[in-house]
Amino acid sequence: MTQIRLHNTLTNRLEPLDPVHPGEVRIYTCGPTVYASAHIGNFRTFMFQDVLRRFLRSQGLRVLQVMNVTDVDDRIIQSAAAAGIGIREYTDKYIQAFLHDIDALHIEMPEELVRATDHIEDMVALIERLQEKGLTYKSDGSIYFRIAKFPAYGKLSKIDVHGMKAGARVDVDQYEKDDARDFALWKAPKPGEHFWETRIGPGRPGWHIECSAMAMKYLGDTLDIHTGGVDLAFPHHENEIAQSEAATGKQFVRNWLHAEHLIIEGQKMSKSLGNFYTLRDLFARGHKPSTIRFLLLSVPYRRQLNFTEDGLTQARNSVERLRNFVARLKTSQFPAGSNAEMLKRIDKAESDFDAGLADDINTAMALAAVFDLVRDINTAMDRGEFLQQDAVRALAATEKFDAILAVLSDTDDDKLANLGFSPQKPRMSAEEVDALIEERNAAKKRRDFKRSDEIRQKLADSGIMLEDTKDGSVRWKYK
RNA sequence: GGCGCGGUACCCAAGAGGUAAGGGAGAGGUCUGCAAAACCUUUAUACGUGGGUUCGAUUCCCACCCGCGCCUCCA
Repeated sequence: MTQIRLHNTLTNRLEPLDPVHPGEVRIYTCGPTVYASAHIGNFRTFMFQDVLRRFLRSQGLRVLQVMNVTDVDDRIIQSAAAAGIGIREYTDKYIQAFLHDIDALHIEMPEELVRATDHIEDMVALIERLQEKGLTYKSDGSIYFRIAKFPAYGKLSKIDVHGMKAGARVDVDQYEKDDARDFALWKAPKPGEHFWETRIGPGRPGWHIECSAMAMKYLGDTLDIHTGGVDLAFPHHENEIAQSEAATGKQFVRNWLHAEHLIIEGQKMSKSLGNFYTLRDLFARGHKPSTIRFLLLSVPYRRQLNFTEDGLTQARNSVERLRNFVARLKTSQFPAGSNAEMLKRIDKAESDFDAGLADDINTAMALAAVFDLVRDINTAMDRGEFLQQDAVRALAATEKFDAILAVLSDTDDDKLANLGFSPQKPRMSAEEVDALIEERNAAKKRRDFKRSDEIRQKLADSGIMLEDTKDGSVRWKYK
């Protein structure tokens, strides 16, 4: 098996993956806050962890991944109140929307998708542990973590904690804290606010505690990998470390992986610029799920991704090339036999693909291995040097690639239909298409090219592209 | 100011101490009745700038410039 190396934010180095439980990788992923539809930037991060888990599994490792859904925070409480409904009801619909979105992008479901509000008891228990150790204090009914008691604070983000202590930019009016760096574990309820009655008093959890509580509940005290966007490294992940390690005395996470952000047409994504796209916005503009998936995964996760209209076009064309290749493999007739050179060539592509991903999930490198193979096989096919057994082997390789890329088989229309988007062009049945192709073949035979071109145009108007092949058969596809 | 990421051809982007993967786009060509697909050729003599180390750097070191992120419950 290829040695997998991943960049650890904690050490700023590439480190070999070394699971606590051999053969199984336990991952915690910071999931969505469900107060609105997720935007394309969120999906950049989720796409990364999807490629990561798919790759690990392709390497024969078991994956146990937990993703949280933050279904309680200030924005949710406010929005739900404004809508006049409970937070549970309010967040339900956004969770559903999120599930549809990740399905559209072929992002696999984690083994556990957990809601914060289902784990209040776990959080309370964790806060109690911290209280017993004397690491907390109460102020106005809220409970804070005392950072001064955790000397390692700042080890993840390398943040200058002394600089922060001045606290000039910290909102000191809202809560009474002993130290500006301290953070809330439990927040006292404000009048009219949703709250839980618990052993540690009435209130609701702070932002960070849910991740520590749920991660350790499902994955144990020490997890192999924790993923999230770069913005979460501080303060969120830093605080998770403080809470968790202070409670257990053990290392919380071995390897922290942070995905870089996505920018839109060279600009930071922001509501004021109006470039805050949801998946539905993009689908409504005619972009396909596979196009978006390819674009998101084609740029290695630690590199800022510039999400542009031009990039979408390029991604669509790249996917098209790959799909044309697979279609040719599947539908062409090859001479019997196998070509030892070709088989070796395919082996090499597979190992290059794995080597790329094993190198900190370098998707650009992995894709290069795929495209290299595509060109070489196309060339061999053109020359008639590509044989039946080579095709069988090549098809197996494409399946292997697609177990991670998940863009090769065309499920775009189905996925769009699931979200209520109907195809732009009326669909012609396969029978109708075949009948027209037959008619066109007859016209071609009698060299009635006017008629044959008419038929081709008619099909094109229905979004169907024809490809005449050397052996006389006609391949078609939806454009 | 602190911490971090990045600046490679028209666009996206990999890479490593020995002189530049891959994709998209453009141009020319092969094949084809025409298309489409595919293939071939072609598009980086300063890989942000200036120094240094070295036989040799774009790849290592230093400084600087530019873009971006975080340092405010934003993936």
